[in-house]
Amino acid sequence: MSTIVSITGATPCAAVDRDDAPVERMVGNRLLASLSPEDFGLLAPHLEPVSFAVGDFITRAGDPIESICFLEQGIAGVLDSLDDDRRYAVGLVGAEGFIGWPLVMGDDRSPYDVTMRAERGEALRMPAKALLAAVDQSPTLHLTLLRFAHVFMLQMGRTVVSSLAHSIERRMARWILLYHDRVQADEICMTHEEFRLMLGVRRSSVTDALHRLEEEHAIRAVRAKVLVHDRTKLMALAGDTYGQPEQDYVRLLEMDRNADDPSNPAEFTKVR
Amino acid sequence: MSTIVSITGATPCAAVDRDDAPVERMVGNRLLASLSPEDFGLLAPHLEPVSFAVGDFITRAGDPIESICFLEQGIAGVLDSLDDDRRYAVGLVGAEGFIGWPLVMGDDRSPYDVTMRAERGEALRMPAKALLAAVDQSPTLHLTLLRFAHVFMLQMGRTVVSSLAHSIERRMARWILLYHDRVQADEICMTHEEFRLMLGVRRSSVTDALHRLEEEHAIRAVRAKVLVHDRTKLMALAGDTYGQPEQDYVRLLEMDRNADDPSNPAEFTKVR
DNA sequence: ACGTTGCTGTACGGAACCGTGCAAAGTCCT
DNA sequence: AGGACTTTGCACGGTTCCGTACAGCAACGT
Repeated sequence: MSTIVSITGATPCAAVDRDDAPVERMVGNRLLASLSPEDFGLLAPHLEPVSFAVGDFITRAGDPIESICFLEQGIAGVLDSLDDDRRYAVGLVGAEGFIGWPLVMGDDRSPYDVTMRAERGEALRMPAKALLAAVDQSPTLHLTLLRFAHVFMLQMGRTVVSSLAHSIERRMARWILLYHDRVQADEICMTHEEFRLMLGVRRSSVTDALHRLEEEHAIRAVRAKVLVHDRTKLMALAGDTYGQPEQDYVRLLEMDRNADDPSNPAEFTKVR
Repeated sequence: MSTIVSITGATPCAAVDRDDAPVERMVGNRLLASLSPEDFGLLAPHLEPVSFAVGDFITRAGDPIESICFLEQGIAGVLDSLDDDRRYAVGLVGAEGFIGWPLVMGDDRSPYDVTMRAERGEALRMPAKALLAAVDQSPTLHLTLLRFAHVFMLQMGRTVVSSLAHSIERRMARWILLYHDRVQADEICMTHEEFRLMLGVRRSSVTDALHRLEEEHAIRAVRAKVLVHDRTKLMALAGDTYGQPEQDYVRLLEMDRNADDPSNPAEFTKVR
């Protein structure tokens, strides 16, 4: 089907060789990988590899969006901040999406802080203007990007419900799953203090909740890390606020891709 | 500027006379009213007035979206439901938007239950297919609809933060303001039981919170109703989770409209 | 007038979670 | 090895909010 885009979730390569004729390209970002050769061709000339360290800001709330980022490796936290210094996570984005979706929805400013939350953050960045020109040219490209924005919106909706209805332990299980979906390893690098932000609770509540998840043998908590041990158990503990958006992602963005490629077991299809 | 669309928030008229030449039209929906004559012309032939009673479902979670609704009068609650019977509000939509935005974001199913929450619900409905054809033809129309979806997303983001960081009293003040923005009167028809759903708390917590708001003379609570008394005080009580999305709505959707029309004081410009 | 139904006020003990403070343990630097 | 720093474990009382239950009150039909 797509000969110039090969999906290699395991060993993505951030570098895009621009001067070449369209040969085999390695793209870790699943949104880019799902594009047709034509749509990918519209973006490719403008994509430029960048790296981020933990805590680096990818965008800042209120700033004009000057570029967008397709993550190749790593995971970004999307944070809304109150007038005081407190910030709360409204979602997570990894290689399944991109940063800067307000642009394709008619806004030119970023409503949220977006920060890198993994050790090695690799991304393909392109200027906002080039993106706008590209989506102007290709409705199918626009649609693909919109579909990601929509799924992210669904994730936010479940975050609302989760925070209204569920205990800290349950919500924690959900965030661990969201995180786990977006990293290659079973190792989640995050301190209790960082979890605190996502859940909007105090630090020691995180400690307690992690202990309870550990008692259930769902995870193993070590210093500054959580090791995912039993995904199935985590999903049972997370309950009904995990799963739906992930299924929708697969439904919307991978419906017309050849599903018989055994080299990419499509992370999100783990669900259910 | 736009002669065939007059903005008459006070006395909107649901009926659209299709057989006419483009004469003066009365449209209560602010999204429709903000469209250029050309874009409005693309939709007008398909718009059909419909009425809803309190509790009527406009869409149901999981169902395919067969039509979209531009509310003219009334207010709709957007509810996400858990596997059990409990449902929680993730947002409110009134005459400032439309129901069925997943359609313009590449989805064909409704993720949420949307139900009428006001006595008289009037809307202009059009078939999904006609809408898709129209946005295909007009990128500016598509953009306007996307901008509403984006602002709704911002509202959801603040709902997350609000439910993580704020007390019931504060969150209640926020919902009352959101509701008040979208109805013409200072009278909000809602029982404590209905508030309960939006906040995800038990019914008697609603009673208590309303009493506290009443003590502050921000509102007056009577049977099955809340009378908004002091909007400024409500905004102070709601804190920093109210205001930003409303400002963004004005910024994004009314930036290029003539702001000097004194007949329509643009509800959302009350903010700040 | 009367019962029925739906909405609101209030009370009770209990659970979840908070803010705080502090000690133990791990990590890193020199 | 020793000191500085970060991360984690834990305990305290206090607050918010929960589930539940019940009684008063308004609206409505007959």
